[in-house]
Amino acid sequence: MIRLLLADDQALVRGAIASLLDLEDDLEVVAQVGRGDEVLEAARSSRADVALLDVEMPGLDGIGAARQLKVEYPSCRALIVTTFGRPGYVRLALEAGASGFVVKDTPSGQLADAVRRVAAGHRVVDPALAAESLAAGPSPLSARETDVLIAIRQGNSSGEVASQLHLSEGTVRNHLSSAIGKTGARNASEAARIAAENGWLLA
Amino acid sequence: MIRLLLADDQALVRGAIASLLDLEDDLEVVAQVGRGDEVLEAARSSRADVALLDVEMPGLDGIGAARQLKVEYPSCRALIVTTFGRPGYVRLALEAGASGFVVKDTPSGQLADAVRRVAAGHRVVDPALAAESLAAGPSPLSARETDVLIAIRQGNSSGEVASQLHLSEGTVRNHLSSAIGKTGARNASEAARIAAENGWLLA
DNA sequence: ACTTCGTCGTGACATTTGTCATGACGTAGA
DNA sequence: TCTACGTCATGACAAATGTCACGACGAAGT
Repeated sequence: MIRLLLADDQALVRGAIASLLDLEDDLEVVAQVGRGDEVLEAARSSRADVALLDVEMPGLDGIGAARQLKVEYPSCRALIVTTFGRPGYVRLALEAGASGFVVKDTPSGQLADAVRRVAAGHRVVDPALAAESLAAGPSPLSARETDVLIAIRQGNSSGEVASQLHLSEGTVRNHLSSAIGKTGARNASEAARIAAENGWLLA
Repeated sequence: MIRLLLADDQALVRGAIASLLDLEDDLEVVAQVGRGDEVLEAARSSRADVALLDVEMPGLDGIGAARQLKVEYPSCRALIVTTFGRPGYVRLALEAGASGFVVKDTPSGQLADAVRRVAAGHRVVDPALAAESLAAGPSPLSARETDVLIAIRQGNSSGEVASQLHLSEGTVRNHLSSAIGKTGARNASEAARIAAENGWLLA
């Protein structure tokens, strides 16, 4: 019997996936949480074998939760199940020690198989997504450029970003200019959008 | 027996919700589609009683699909089931003739009840969401301001927006300035973000 | 008929944003 | 040690953006 932990901030989706997987004879959902920072404790107390983690969650994102599990409770393997197939997410997830990566676009019948393969110690990654992730390469952005783009994405002006990060306005503009060049964007907000779509803006 | 149609672009979520609702004795999922523009035909050929519609879908959004159903096949009632509780969405959905509005945050056990109430001819709207939607009021943006913000949100510069909409650059800047004032934003991209969060930018 | 509103346009102006050159500092690798 | 890179900063300049005043047209309501 494979013991499962579900982590997704949308209760309805979480419950629905639970009922889907509970149909399988060899799978058993033993814990459900709605926040990333509750994953580790729940995995321990429920002795879960596999954790299905959404990326977007309050408290801690699913990739961070996978990293925690890998370090603190490695007997529970992490399978990322997310809406967005951002190329950067796949890379980050695998670097964080996740065993698999599945997008919510995949047919529902395949999820149980993915869980079984992960439980058996294999890696499961959507082939198309893996190729895209490999082709896209790692984030070209420096740490500061990433910070600045995250702040810009909230709708802040460059002056506001400067005071938030305790930088001069000129420095922010320099980082922005560099990020615009690297992303091939035409202005700051487009650069932030492109970076987000590539999964380069994980806090 | 209540006959259900599911429309959601994420196959995994769609299948999971199907397995959740199929557990109920009086509910039966008779059709599933992944695009908004396939809803009407599927509802007709499957003689569905209730359609569960996601808002974000390719082809046609769920609110547009609800409008189609209301006009072309009114015996099938529409229940919007979406990730985002944007205030404007609730208003638009009800104006389009939808019978209910549920966010994916709600506990999975309540979905079946919502479906039954809709099937019985009642309206179902999350009370907190209904209040928020009423308090927020309708969109203050004119049609053109909305067009401009939609184009801006893609990362276009005001010049590019002008040529896309066949307007002069000055006119675009005027519409933008007006939209910035109405949204309380500090620049164009923040205005676009605020408008989107309020559900004012449905194509 | 009059007013209001949205739409579209122009021109002028201040501010913001993007680019570039330049320099300093620290870290990491060759 | 030398080099490369990221970080932070300044100053100058061009381009884009935001604001304002003004006018014209048509649709809708009084």
